[in-house]
Amino acid sequence: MTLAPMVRKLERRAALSEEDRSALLALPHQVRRLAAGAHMIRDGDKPDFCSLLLSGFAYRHKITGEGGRQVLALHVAGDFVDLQNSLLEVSDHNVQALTDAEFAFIPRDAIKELALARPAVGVAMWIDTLVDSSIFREWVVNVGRRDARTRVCHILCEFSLRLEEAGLAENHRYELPMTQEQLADAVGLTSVHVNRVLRQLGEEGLISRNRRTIAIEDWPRMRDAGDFNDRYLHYPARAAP
Amino acid sequence: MTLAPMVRKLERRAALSEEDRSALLALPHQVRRLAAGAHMIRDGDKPDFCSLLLSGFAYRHKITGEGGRQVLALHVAGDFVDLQNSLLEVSDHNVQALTDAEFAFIPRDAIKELALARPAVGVAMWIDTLVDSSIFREWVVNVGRRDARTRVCHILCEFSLRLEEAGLAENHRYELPMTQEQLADAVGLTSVHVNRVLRQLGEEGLISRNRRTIAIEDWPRMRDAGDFNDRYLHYPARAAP
DNA sequence: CGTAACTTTGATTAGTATCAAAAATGGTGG
DNA sequence: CCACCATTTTTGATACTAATCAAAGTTACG
Repeated sequence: MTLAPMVRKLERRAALSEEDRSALLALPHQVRRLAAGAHMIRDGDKPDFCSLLLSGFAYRHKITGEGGRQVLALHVAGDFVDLQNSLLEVSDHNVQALTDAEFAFIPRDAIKELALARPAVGVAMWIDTLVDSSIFREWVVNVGRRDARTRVCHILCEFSLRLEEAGLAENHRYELPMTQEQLADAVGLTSVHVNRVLRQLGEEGLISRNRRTIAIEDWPRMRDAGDFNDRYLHYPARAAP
Repeated sequence: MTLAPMVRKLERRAALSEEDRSALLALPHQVRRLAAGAHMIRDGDKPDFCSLLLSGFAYRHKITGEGGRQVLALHVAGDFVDLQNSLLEVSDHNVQALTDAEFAFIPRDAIKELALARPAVGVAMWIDTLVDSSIFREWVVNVGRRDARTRVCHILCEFSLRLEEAGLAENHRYELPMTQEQLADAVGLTSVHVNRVLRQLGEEGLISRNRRTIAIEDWPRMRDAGDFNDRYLHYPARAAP
């Protein structure tokens, strides 16, 4: 269990020298396992570390004054889960383990110093933040301006591509370790309504489900139904065949 | 009309040396005026510059396949409006002038080179991106999990603080150069419903309106009504009195 | 096995959208 | 400076999507 997948991920979008790579790999860190449901950071905390997901799933969320929960992001192995904690004093949301998971805890000063000492690394992490931002923007659109069915399709499409990217999906089939209630909190609906939408998508042959695995049976129709365009994920252009 | 306000803004949250400051001020750029409503960048463009708002207002938005519009951010003088264009190839949303406005267009390579040459400047811009991200997260919560009235109160509270920060508001009174339709597109409602909410907030004595100026008449009640906590804006701690 | 968590279904309600039109406002050119 | 036109704001009536409430199945797990 090393930091290597994270380095590989940064490199997909940014140029790093051999020294940059080693410096990243040499980042001091402590590995800790968290059980599903464990909190890593709470809104308002002042963490002195930032964390990287090594295995399993994690999610970020906020709780409103009324007690409603809004899921903000889903993270998979290799993702920096709260890079912002390295540069912003106090956390503005919660991070929780979705499944049993392993995290690398990196001292915030180490990140900051590395960014200053090796600007290319700083830029790479900045790019990571920019892509994160782009995804948040798309989520604003998703919950703000799409109807229930479109929202659910959209998020399932996003998960399909992101999990495939992480080697956790193939042919638009993946295991999604979220309850329907958590999914509902990610798309701003109730779990009851999400359940109905999922059933209907199944009846229409767009998806099939078994336990927690989702298979998108008809990608083109699903993409259309979800008003999905992967531009916002900012994947580097694939080599032409 | 210079880049100075931007430098001042970056410095509020990040440490810059005298050389960093001068390097930022020396950034090559071209000033251009855009009339209200003019597009600066369109979703899918591959801009070779990134831009900084020098005067006036601008906003970012996306259009869904159904034709709905979701406003993603409001920007005021001193804001980098699309810093992500300096590091991400293709734009994932639109940027439009809300009022007549002046922008500084900075070549994307100049930004990238500066970040690499002066890591402290890179980190400062990265922090700017992180705060941006935090605001997007709050907007996800706002449109995803708050009812109409709370949403509108929340965004009016946010604007109050941000405009005050920019010297454009005082005592929670400010001019907001948005139509109710644009406001509706920022909170994921229809303009009709926003209008009704605004009227009711007026009747309850929470706000008063005159033309496009908004005055929050009762900040504590408004803050509660909007479930508003300014933590997500990540303002540096104010000096204790 | 037994129990808690999760999923599914049904019935009803609430909140917001939609449709339509009138009133107010802001610019513009004569 | 006024008359006119386009835009924006406001109000009313109705429709519909998704929420809520309730309860029965189902699955996972200790």
